[in-house]
Amino acid sequence: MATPVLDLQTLRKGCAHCSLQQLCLPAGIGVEGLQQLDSIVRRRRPIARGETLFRTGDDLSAVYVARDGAFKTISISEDGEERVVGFHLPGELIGLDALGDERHRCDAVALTTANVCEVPFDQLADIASQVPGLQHQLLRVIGRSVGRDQDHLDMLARRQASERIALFLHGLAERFRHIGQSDAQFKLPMSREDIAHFLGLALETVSRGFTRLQEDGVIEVDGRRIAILDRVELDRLAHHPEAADARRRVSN
Amino acid sequence: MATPVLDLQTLRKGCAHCSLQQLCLPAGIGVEGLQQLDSIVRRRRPIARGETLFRTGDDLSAVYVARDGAFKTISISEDGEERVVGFHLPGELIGLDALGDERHRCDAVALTTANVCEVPFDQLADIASQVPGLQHQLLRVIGRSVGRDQDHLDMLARRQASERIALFLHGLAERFRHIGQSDAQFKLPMSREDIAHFLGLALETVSRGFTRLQEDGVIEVDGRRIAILDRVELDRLAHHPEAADARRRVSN
DNA sequence: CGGAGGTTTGAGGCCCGTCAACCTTTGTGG
DNA sequence: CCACAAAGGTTGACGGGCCTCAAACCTCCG
Repeated sequence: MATPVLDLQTLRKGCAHCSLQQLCLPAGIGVEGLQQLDSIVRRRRPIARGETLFRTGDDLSAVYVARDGAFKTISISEDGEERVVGFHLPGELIGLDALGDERHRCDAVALTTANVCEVPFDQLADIASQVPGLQHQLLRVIGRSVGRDQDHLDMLARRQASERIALFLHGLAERFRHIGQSDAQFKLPMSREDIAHFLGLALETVSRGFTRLQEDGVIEVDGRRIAILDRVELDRLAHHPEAADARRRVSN
Repeated sequence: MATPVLDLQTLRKGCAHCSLQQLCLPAGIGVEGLQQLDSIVRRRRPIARGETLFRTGDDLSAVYVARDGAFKTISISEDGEERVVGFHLPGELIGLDALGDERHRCDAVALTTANVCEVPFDQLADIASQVPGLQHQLLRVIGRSVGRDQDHLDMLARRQASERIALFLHGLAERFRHIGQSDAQFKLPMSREDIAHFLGLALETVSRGFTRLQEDGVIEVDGRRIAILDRVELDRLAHHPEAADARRRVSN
């Protein structure tokens, strides 16, 4: 009940005024399609850090897009271990995990306070079959999500922790750039533990990996603030592990 | 040019006579929708082992479904390492990796000789927006593919090789059962090396893992022939790693 | 028979997971 | 203002699991 005025402003603003319009579902659809889409989108009040959009087992009722903030989707294995299935930045669809059997297979948790648009799925599918461009764009957005999953697979299939970490930072920077934020310095929305559960590593290994990258002059680390100092070297570490960092030779 | 007669028979048979009908795109659509779908599906002559359906960088022109046989999708990293993005059994859509930017991001390679249906994507999208059930089923099939990717992520995030291997066999057996084949004994369509590249392990580790499972009486291994002897124990190894196999206690 | 591809097994070394201690920051309450 | 606790992060020591390298075996096929 803190800021009703802000809420009203948010409610008034539709997709047409949203800065993410070209990355999100409205991209490439006409004016009348936009109005139809707009009419079903529910703009929620701010979500607090730690709150969930849905939980494992919930019916697929809607998909979600953050306008700001960040989310993680997690699954808890039977032995109680948390695995991070994905991180979700603004403009990236959340909830597609339930497309297969109409039940969510993970929890979606806010990493920061965040504003999200909620799109009732049945109505979205209805409109998609009427508006020519929307079905196409829906498939594209789903496809980008599939692409991020494959990037994730690619990270996890690497055997060296340093490669996974370099690839993680590289991919995250690219996603920040994609939504118009700096890819040279940013604040990580997630903890070291979240990153570890995302990369299949121990959190200490993640911390050591960051420290090592800083020692090598590739990045600068200050808690969750990251600055990328040497993008070329970061790329090489991510993609060409055999080419050891020349800077390191002196100390070997 | 080996078996033109068989080809003609295959061409004559449409989705309506296909044993995979209920798992594939036609599930839940009406007769007239089925005819529309049928009219765009191209049934290819058999694909030989090692042949590709598409390669990285190719435009998205069609999606594919195997009627029999098996495929792998792979990506070659810049340092020349092959990673297996996914294995594809009959009824599972191949080619969704290109949904994001209309370019394939991996190669699809036949693991065995196989028969596939080729579905031109633009036409599929067209018909999907006309036939009410087809769009829904397309999203379901895409969703199941996303679900398999998440199962894959779940395997790769496990730190113990034995867990990944148990989970791999468990999941594969489930998929065989789903398409009406035995889940108690089956022939692996892929090599140890393929499995290693799928699980992010060295191939020797995969081989040792199989041997160990056999020593423990969980499975029987004969090259690529696998028989699951103790399903309960396999599940426990896959999901409850802390509960060490009681059979092993005697030798420890 | 010989060669290639696939699989298994052995030996050794290193990376990373585990356990632990310590530090900083944040928030709570006396 | 300080005491205290909790959460997040860093660093160190140590041991084990897995990767690497290597060799042997098998089946298949020309």
